[in-house]
Amino acid sequence: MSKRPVSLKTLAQALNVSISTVSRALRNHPDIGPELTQRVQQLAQELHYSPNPLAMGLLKNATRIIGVIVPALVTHFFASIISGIESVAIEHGYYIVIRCSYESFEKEQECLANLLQLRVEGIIMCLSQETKTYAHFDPLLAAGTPLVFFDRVCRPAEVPTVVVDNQAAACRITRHFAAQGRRRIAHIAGPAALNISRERVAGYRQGLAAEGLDFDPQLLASCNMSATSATAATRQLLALPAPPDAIFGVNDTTAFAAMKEIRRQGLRIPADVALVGFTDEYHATVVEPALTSVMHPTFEIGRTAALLFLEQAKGPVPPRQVVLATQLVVRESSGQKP
Amino acid sequence: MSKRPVSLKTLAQALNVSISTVSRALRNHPDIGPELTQRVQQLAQELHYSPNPLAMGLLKNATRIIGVIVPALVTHFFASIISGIESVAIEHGYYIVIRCSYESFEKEQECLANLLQLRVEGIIMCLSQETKTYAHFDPLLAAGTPLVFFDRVCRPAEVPTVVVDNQAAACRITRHFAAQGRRRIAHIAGPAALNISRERVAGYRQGLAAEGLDFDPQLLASCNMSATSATAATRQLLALPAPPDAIFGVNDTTAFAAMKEIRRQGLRIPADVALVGFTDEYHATVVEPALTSVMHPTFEIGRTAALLFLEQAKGPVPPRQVVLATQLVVRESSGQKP
DNA sequence: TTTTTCTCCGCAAAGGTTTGCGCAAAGCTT
DNA sequence: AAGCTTTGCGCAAACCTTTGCGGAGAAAAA
Repeated sequence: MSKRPVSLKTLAQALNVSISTVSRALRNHPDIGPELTQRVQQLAQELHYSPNPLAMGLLKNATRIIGVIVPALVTHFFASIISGIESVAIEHGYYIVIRCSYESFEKEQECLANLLQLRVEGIIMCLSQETKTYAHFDPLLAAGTPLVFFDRVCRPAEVPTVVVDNQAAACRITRHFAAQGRRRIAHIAGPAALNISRERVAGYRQGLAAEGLDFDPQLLASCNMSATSATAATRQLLALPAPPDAIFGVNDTTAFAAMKEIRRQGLRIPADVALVGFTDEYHATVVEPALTSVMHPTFEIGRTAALLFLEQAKGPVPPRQVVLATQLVVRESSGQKP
Repeated sequence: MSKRPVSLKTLAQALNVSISTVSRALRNHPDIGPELTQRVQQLAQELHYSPNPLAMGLLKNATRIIGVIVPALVTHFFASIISGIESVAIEHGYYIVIRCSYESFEKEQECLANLLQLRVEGIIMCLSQETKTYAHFDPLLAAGTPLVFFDRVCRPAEVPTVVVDNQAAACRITRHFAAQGRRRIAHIAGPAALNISRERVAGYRQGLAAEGLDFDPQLLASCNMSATSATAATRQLLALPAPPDAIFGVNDTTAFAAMKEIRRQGLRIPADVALVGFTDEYHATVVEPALTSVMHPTFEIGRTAALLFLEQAKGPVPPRQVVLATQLVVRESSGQKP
């Protein structure tokens, strides 16, 4: 389509020397005389020569492209993580190609295959909600292709991961509720296949135990992390004979949905029901009442994942499991029980 | 680093035929006998052969990669647009590489140069806030490299663009305010270099005129679209001897900041000051009161931009200017004046 | 039987880059 | 002056793919 860009050949012909000489001159090879080196470099400047990454890729078997697969793009959480990945990638001369699995197992496999066809040097990804089997990563592992999981992970013995301290955070939330005088603390959990769901439930129960509160299965609702299913879960909780006086959602989307439903039923937050989210989407601060939430170091998660990729890309190293700390940001939605 | 993937050579050696024969067999060339064709294709299947895009790229001078530059990633608006671009790209066998200009002119140029080095087939982008000169696009135009602008645009005579009906929408907002009994309608505008800012101001003034209201320069504040500068602008407006009874922000971030500041000053929304945003970030529905805003067809903007790229990529065609319709979503924040 | 026509496949070049090796001319040593 | 080491550059292969052309063998025609 468009004209071919200037190549070594272009320069070589213009200067009446061989391609290899030009190549060497540009890399300041001692074999090339200083005068010629100078001339070559100057012409390269003038003609805005830049090495063809396709040719280099072919030669070195390295595209300098990282494939990134996220379950969703249009969320503060993933966008921010991608931003973190991008920043590290750029610093190290890598590009990132993003693909979205839309929380579908099938699409996740498609994306994976698709990116491998592109010959990405590795994959950084977050599992889809539907992903319950992990055999589709076998080929990568076998081929030694760098792979990094973040947030939702699997096969930690083989694949480096970066996650947050989900259980500790959930425990902290539960105890925070208790400290505010809440006794019937509910949790809207996510899909059980996801480590984040399981860990947060574990933290929830740990927190209950630490506060001497009994675990009531009725207070453990679950959803698929969509707003509608979270609304349904909230409705179910509020319809209980003994409804909860505190709810924490598996993420902020869930909490927002719960907030709407609670208000729709004419209940007050936090007077009647305290509420806490997870993931700290940007707008947690803007809702009324402001939402107490667990702040994820999203940008840092992205950066760390990218750094783990770089580690793997250098050579096979044992997979590291990085756990990043979260922070419970207390706002109005989890105020003292009157 | 990792082992080389299976190539035509691998297949050729395994089957003891030449590389060209394998290549032809895979593409069902009539020159190759049916029996051999069958054997080649079967082995290719078994070994999961897929053509090397680098080699193809070199040969065809086409990487099938689209470069995308956005001023920011971590917003509903841009994330959703990127999602739209990605969906079309995938459908047509393209990949997208995303770069972020962070609203900086300098970084915008870096990203551009960086993506061109990667030999992307074209660029889809949104101008940074700082971008006031447009000469850095000359090389692309000269080389015939496909280029598409969305939302914030320039050089519309030469470059295809996809924008929304900013002026009409701003006019609609202003008249909506008037219909709710507002008389002192303020606007917090964005940087004047941006078409979106100028068009929205024009719509604002058009709306005032249509309603027989005088334009008061004091009611036209401006900001750089950041929350802090929007807060300052709001403070300035509210400090006026005759403060506004309605404000519309150039986007939702601005409106959210205004909302906080208005409440901080003890004023009620919409009783004292009505408020309208622009861009309809997801959380507009979740704030209290829910924010009236102009809904952008973000996903569609992305899809359209990608389609315009495909048009250009096919061959040089005159640049089209696509204008997408927005929708004013009336919620509580712009209720009737008491 | 000889010539012609197919059928089926391989050679080689091109695209851009790096790099081991070879080779000529110049400078150096005795 | 003859042999030696440098110095400075080009050749060619490799990475992977497509494709025009040529060529060997077999089948068909004369």
